[in-house]
Amino acid sequence: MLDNTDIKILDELSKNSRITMKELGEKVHLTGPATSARVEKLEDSGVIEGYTIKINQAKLGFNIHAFITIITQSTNHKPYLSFIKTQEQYLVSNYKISGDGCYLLECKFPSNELMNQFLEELNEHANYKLSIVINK
Amino acid sequence: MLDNTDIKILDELSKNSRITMKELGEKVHLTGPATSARVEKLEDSGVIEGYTIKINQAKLGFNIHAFITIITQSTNHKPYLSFIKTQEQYLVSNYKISGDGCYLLECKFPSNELMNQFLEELNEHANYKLSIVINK
DNA sequence: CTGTTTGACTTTATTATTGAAAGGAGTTAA
DNA sequence: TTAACTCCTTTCAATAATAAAGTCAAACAG
Repeated sequence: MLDNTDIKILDELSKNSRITMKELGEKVHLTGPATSARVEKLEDSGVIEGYTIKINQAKLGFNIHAFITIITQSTNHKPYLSFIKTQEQYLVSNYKISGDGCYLLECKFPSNELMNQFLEELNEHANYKLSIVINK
Repeated sequence: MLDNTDIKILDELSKNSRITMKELGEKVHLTGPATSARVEKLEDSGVIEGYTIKINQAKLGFNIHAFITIITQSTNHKPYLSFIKTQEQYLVSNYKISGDGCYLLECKFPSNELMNQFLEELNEHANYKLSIVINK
């Protein structure tokens, strides 16, 4: 399905998705159009889901990076799920997990105050365990 | 520091980082060169850390998405840290955290067998708690 | 009040890239 | 052998990026 050239293309696009097809072609020993055709195939097959940027969230003021394990008491998760939908400004991701807890939230907060407020509102719907990221 | 136009630029680039500067300019009501200058400023200031792609890892065979909380018994973390450096093919991220555990690992595995093997080797250096992602 | 500087933008013109079309080489199957 | 297919290259027209010059308004010093 994917050969070494495709893997190399994915690798290079991961490092710099704004590279020109011509330049990417040079890295994988193909011409621009050939490279472009391969990239289009990777898009169509769904291997490449999209092109995006890495944003330094700390520079936008979101300095606190937290993982929150959610334990819902109730069997009805809807109140919890609709609550987190209202908190998209903080949420990076919400994962349903097996193991310890029901969900794992990855969040970024600009201050302890706003995190505290979030946690208080969260507590109306579920219990949680908080882990703060110190370093990556 | 950042005005609404910059925020809009970041938003559009997050959705599609391969958009042309001309097209991006139309979305924020600027010309191509003006947009390009703003993007360059965002790069220089470090707000934009890089351009990348979203890869569907499941299509590459990495179907198992796991979060692993690490609890090291020993105060010397070096053996653990050098072990995970050898496992980069599975590791998405390693976070040092406060709270429950010392580290949080985010990993992707192609099979239960390989995950099991990873966990057995991991267990030589640290205890862990495993959470498997069921849905995002 | 006037003149200067600065920053952010537009316009213009050159250069580079993209994308479409045509064609070649190698592989497979009837 | 021939036809169909895939994957690539070459060519060229359309488009975008980039550099340079010019415009405009705000801030500020004399």
